[in-house]
Amino acid sequence: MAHRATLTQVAQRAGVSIASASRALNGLVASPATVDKVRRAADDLGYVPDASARALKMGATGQITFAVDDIGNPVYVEMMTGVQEVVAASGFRLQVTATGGTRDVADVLDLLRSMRRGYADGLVLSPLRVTAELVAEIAATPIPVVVIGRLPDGAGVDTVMTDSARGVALAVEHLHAQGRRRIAFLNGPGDTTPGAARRRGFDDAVAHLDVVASTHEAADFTMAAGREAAHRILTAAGRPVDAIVAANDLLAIGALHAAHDLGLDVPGRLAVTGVDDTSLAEIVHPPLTSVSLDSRRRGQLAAELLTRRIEDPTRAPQVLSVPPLLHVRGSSAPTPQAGNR
Amino acid sequence: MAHRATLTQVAQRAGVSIASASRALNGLVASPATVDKVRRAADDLGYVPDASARALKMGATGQITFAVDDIGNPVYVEMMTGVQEVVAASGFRLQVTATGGTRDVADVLDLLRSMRRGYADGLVLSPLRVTAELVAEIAATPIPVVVIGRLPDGAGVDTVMTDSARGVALAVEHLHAQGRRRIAFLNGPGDTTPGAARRRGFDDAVAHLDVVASTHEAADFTMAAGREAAHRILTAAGRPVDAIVAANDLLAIGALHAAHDLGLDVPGRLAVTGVDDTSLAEIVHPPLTSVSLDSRRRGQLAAELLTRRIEDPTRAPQVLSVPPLLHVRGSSAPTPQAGNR
DNA sequence: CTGAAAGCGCTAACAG
DNA sequence: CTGTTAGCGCTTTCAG
Repeated sequence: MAHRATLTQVAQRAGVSIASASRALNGLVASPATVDKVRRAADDLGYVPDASARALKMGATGQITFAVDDIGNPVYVEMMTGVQEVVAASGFRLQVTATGGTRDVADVLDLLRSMRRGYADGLVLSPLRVTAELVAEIAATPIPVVVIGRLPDGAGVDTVMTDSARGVALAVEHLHAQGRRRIAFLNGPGDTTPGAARRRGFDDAVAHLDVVASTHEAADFTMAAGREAAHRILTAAGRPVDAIVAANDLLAIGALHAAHDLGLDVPGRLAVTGVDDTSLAEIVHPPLTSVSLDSRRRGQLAAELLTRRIEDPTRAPQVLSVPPLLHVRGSSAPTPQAGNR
Repeated sequence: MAHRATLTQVAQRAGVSIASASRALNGLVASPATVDKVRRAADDLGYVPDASARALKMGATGQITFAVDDIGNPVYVEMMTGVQEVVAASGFRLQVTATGGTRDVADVLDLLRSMRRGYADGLVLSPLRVTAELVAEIAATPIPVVVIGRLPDGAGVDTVMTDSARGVALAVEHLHAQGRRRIAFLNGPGDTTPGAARRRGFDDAVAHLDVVASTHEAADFTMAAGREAAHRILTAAGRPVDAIVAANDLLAIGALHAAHDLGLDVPGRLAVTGVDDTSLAEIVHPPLTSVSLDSRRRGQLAAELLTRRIEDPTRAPQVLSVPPLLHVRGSSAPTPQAGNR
């Protein structure tokens, strides 16, 4: 810990007015001699401009906030990477806030309200649940907000979405092509935005396919919840399923564990697919087939929308979309030695 | 996006002076009637105090920064959880900054310099590499800094450490007790603080044990680097190793993959252990034996040191330590069917 | 090119 | 209990 020098002290030491010192340091009009004196004084004193004072004066903080629900999910880490790349290039600092207490929607609302205090010049938000209250709160936020996810039509907010319904459909069609005919959908909470979209994708996909389909909900989008729900799916009475389509990688990995617990060979007896294509897909065994929603790209796009809107607050809100892409890996191989075990 | 009301406007609407408005809102002396009027006016206007103005006036931001090198590593996510718990309870907001560009030390130095601008009231830092420059920069930082890691003696900085050398020794002793006698140490970069400490732990442990030991360095503390280095270890000429002690979980999982690539049964032919006991340890198969360094606890302790120092900047610097704890899982089971395959 | 002065929004003496 | 006033550190007119 050390002390902080103020511009006044720098000016004094340089023997110029505080205004000249400011100009010299900011590269505005100033004679070379002044610039030199001031620079030297600033160096000597270890002067660094105060962020609060500057923010107060300028009405801008130079910071951008990225708010995530569950920082333990690699999806958000990837998004953050994308956001950071763009944001840093535009000269902003990125700060990350985890909203993910247990209070969920309430936490996000609190965050939005606190953003009104002017901590940052812009906000990237990826909410799990979208309520009317949330949309209203976004509208009432005095700084630009970009949402990664899906908002009601006409919300008038810059948005980056992805067609996760189509993504789930890709997984289903792939499994069908591999000969799977008894497919279970392992969803997270259906009242979340991704939960609803993915369910829709599953329903649509199985509607015009000759498969026996069922849908199940885990308590949340975590591995533990997925494992538990998958246990129920795999031990249910009747003919066993030969594929589980999970709504995200964490749930899928839970399913992989449940299969292992029950001695079911994957992919021999059961195929499993995830969504998000996180780094976890490659660390499990067998490697997980997963639908990439390109989180990093979504982060980049969101940050671009945000910086553009900060520059020009009047531009029309824009909605961008990133297409899903299926990555086939070992967990859904075409039943190599069918009926094994 | 909406507009922001100022205290002056609230005071005007309530028909009182700006000072009274401030007092009423902050719960200082004010007549009930005034409080009521001001509250109502503030609500009507959607008034929220401006963070920059308040920070400038008070000389404090109410924010705490947690700086991490690699936000993709679950260790830091857990630390963050711990920090957040304590920091929120003390009424601070937490902001996370990822320093982990490719420039490493330089990034951390930049961050420290930028902290001088007064973005936050305190900083929790977990640096991978500690240089004299870093220590100097910490000393020059005008806000309290707490380091999670290890600093040179007498650095005079609040620190939370863990005995990771002892942690590695625990792993080695465990493997020895299981009958493993040819043990390879899979380290990350040896010039990092954890790298150096863990290596020391390994060397000390094997010194008084009847084992054949070897040490290897991966390019960094990632799974990919671990896999690559483990490949080399496992395909080297001479008698094969029967255990790999990895310096963290990511490296250990890389080793697990390498073993799988080579068709080596774990734990039958090869035992593998990690360090950090992250959530990944339980998602891989076989589950990974790992030494817990209780990242969350370290985060909590660091945050406690920090809030205490913010309250009382004069207190003597303190060094806290969290003991390592071995979690035995499937990856190091006692050679169940020795000499299989 | 430079200095004096105003003021961003807020809190905290200080008088009344 | 309340209003007036002085700044926190900085940028930016506005005159010189």
